[in-house]
Amino acid sequence: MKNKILPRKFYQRDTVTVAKDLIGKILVRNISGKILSGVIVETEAYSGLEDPASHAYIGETKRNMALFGPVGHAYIYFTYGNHFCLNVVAKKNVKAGGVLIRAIFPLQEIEEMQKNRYIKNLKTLTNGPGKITQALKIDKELYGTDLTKKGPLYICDTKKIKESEIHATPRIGIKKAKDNPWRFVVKKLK
DNA sequence: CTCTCGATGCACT
DNA sequence: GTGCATCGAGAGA
Repeated sequence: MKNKILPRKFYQRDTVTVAKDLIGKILVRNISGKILSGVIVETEAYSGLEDPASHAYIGETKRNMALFGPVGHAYIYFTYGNHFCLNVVAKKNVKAGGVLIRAIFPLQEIEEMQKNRYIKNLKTLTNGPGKITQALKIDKELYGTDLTKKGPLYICDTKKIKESEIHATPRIGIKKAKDNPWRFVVKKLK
């Protein structure tokens, strides 16, 4: 293993900053020894109690309690009847906050991901939050997983991505606070 | 490529 | 009962 796992400190910063810095990092899923991985190419920041679009906005509930817990852990939720979404808890000086991982670019075990998704089209394999969780077999079993330890799910560091490569846009698929440019994507990666 | 729309099940009120 | 941090298929351009 060349790449280092991102330390807890990485997540102990402003949620929006962490969202931007997570672009280009490697998301790793270990399924009983089989390593599925991909580069994170799209994230969104949901900064806790001040953000009306955040799940944490309404206060702590059974569903979102991970967002109020220690940073560097996974917050996974179920939505629209079919889909899980993966977040990383990240915050500083606020009670709750997290980064939604929206898209990755597959690196290892691509065939396994295709099998999990029952499709072959590479373009649509992992380019959405619900698709990532399906391709990597992420579900509520992994709720609260510590992503700073080598386990079933973690995130590795890589070389830095240039600021100019990252594009900030408004977030997608939400009804409130649509205008905050807290979605980050890599301009192109191919 | 774009847009629209139904499926789907769980948490919350 | 309501609403959702979505996806995929299908129609049109």
